[in-house]
Amino acid sequence: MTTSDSKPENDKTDTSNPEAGESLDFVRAIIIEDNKTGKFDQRVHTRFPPEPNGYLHIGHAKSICLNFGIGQEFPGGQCNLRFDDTNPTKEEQEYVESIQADVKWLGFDWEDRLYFASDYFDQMYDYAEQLIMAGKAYVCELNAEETRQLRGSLFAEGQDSPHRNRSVEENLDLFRRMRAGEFEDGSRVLRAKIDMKSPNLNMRDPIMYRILTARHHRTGDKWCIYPMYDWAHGLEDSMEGITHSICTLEFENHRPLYDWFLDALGIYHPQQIEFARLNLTYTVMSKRKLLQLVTEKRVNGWDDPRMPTISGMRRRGYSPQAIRNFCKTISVNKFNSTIDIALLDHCLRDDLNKTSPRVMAVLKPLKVIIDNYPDDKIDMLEAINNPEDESAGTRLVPFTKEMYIEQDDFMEDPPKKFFRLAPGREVRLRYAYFVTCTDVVKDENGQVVELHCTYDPETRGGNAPDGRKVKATLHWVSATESVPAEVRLYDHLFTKENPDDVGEDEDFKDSLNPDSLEVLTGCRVEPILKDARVEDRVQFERLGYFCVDKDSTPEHLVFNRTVGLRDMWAKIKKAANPNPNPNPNPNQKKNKKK
RNA sequence: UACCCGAUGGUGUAAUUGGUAACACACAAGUUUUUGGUACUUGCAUUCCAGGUUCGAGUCCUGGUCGGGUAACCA
Repeated sequence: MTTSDSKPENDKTDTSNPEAGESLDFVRAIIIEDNKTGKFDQRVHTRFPPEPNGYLHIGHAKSICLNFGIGQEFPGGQCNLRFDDTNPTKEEQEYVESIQADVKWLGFDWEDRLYFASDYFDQMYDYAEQLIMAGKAYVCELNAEETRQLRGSLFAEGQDSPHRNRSVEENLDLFRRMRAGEFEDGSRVLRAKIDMKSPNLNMRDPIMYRILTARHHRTGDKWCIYPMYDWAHGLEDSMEGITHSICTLEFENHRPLYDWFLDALGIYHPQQIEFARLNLTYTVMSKRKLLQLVTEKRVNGWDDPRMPTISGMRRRGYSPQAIRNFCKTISVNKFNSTIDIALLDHCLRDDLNKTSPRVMAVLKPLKVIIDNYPDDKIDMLEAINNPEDESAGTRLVPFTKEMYIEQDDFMEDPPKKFFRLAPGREVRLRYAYFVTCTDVVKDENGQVVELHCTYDPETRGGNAPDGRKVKATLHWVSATESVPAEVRLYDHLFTKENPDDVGEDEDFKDSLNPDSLEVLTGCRVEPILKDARVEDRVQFERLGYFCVDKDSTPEHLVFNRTVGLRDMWAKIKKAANPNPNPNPNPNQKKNKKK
């Protein structure tokens, strides 16, 4: 079994030298240009700055791979992990821990550079006083509503606050008293004095500090004023000596403000660069919406295998390598795009195919009795663990008189293109024998409940000495030697390609897929799986990639289907019979009361 | 009625200083096969539009069109 990746894997095998050719994304191109001109003295220092208010998702992985990737690719490059914890009302320690675990699991290392915005609160406060003394910030007593009014709109200029022209002394006094806790929440803010008529709303005297009587997860009750993002973020970057501050596109309009604060203070000035966030088909990617799915129990927690969270994907069976490869493939750009989830599946299969040991499991068992096989004989047959990796070796699989095969692998009245078992037909049981179906046993409802077969002892291992061929090879499991298991099958969480595309009275949750989870009990797996550990990944031959769920115990094995194998037969079936039973979703939508 | 950003196949990413539009996914067809897996082969776009500069434009210029972002005391 593959080792679970609970430890950080710092393989730098997939890193290339960005200065040595290949095609570059625009961010790396900028960095190389800056190194040429010596803008940052050849330093390359990035940071990944999550707010600890939720779990990381695949969109964050894109940012993590970008920032940490740059940190390890460039000579002397570094990347910090920094928690942007400036809003105590939303942030929690649980998230701080999960985020660190996820970044590590993805295979990245911040070494000793773990930082918190809250560690800089004192310095930020001093900078704020500096700005006040320079006449570039003032205390404003307008309430939130009034502030909004005077800010104007996209089409209308803003108007100056009546408190805009206080003296430096008065501002300093008021600001110090804000810090001292003399004022009520929301009664005053510190604002930068820029330009209420700027076409960029962010420049209309943005708020730097608000009064918030809230206990911070790290600073406790030390502060009752907290810095706003725009004020804080550039300072954090500056204090850490960041060279390239990479963020998402929606901060493009904030860059003039980022620059303004740093210039007004006259301190070290990193370069902000914006890139497009990731969108995936059949997926929602906002922390707010994911949180909603969790709190409303639409899924079973942040690490539900259907969630696009890193922890959900880990539990589902994704490998860090697959996610890194995916991020490399999608690259980074400045325009919005939606990636086909099939590309993620492909990157997943591509990695899992090379790394996952094969093993046989029967999800929907159909009993097969080999009539001419000795009653109590257990034949141990050699099976290849991974045809893609010779070093994975072989194992022995028990073969007995009573077997199980997959229900889907037998048809009493097969169509032309069905190659698998049927009455009178001979097929191969993988690594075992050729068997021929001689009899079909049905229950009172006409359901096939049992098959009788004969085997050819000459075909042990799976080859006929006379050279005869069979059209199909089936996976199987001994009825008596296999072990029971539960298997959870997953499908897209949403039925709509873009769940965010909703009409007036709709909600993104309307397109939640009612069949996104299917639990199969009574599955049977090879006995070797008794020793499997949580997060171990395997391929169930002919079915897909599976991993051991955290709910699994030696007495009750539980597997998650990470992703199915590509399935030609499913396509052929679909082509022959496009709509066997009408899609339940449209009907269900009609019946939906709203 | 503003400001900022963007536009290359169905999808996503490429294309040295302007010089044959490349790769991957998806889809389709085929070869190999003890996984209807993997691997391999083949097919699939004149680069949003209109002008212009040039021997030559996806790349440069002008004007449109379309898409995204921005009016939390969130980040």
